[in-house]
Amino acid sequence: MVGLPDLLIAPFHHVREAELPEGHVIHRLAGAIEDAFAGEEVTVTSPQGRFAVEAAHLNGSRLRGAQAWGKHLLIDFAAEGAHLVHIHLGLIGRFTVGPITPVHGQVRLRIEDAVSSADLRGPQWCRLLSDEEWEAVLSTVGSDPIRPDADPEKAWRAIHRSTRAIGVLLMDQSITAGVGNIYRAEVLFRHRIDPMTPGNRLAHATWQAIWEDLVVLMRRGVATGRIDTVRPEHTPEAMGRPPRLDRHGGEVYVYRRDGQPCLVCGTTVRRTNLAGRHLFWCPRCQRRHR
DNA sequence: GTAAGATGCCGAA
DNA sequence: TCGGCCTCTTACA
Repeated sequence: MVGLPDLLIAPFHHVREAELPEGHVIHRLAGAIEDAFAGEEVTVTSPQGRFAVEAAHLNGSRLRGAQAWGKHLLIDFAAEGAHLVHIHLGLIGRFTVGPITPVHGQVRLRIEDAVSSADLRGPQWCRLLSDEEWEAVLSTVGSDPIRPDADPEKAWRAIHRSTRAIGVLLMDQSITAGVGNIYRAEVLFRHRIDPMTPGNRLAHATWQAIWEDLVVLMRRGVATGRIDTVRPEHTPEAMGRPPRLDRHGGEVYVYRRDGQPCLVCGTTVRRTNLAGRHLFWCPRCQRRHR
């Protein structure tokens, strides 16, 4: 493992920016929830009403902690019976943590104390689970490059025996957890891998390099709250080009850059649909099959 | 394997 | 005002 910065202790107290729900966002949220509420008795409500019974069960109990596994967020309350709130933001869910604000919009879940409030809107899932139910969910979650306890060899075994494309396998949350459409496209570009390469054609050393890169990139995302994947020589400053201005923010090689010239070779970046998602890649740079 | 649907928000019209 | 989306599930070929 090369030069892993110690980023998991970054300050998170306020997480308010519109963030992209890939794994790094969920880890940031877990950190923000812990910074704001861990160890405290909190008020739990469901202003929108769709989590009202569960919120009432938790209201006034102590928030023990929050953790992320891939794109899953788990908040642990010291309450009787089912006491784990399992949240998945899906595509459009938003969770904001910061100083107390008035409730606005469809707030499914609000956690608050005297100074902070956390509001969850539009989640794919927000449900109350027992320990056993959570264990069942966790058993389906793959290796998360952000977690220190992740096992990249477990992911490798699934990749190595699969004929599916590596561009699909990286997005399979039961194999690599937390990798989304941006990290998928970018890590394959950085290693010059053809996204259509079957998993069983990939060399073990290539997988190890991809994994170590995901660890670095995704932990950087946890620290900064954005996805930046370009190497120093390809930054806007180094290349004298304008910075990316869309709401995705970070500097990337291929994600949503279809029709524009590749930052490395100038070839037009392409887009296609792979397993129902847009895949972006440079057909010249990405020819490796091992 | 492909398509539609869920939900909040942004930015293109 | 409306389409697309950084995700995932369900239904069907």
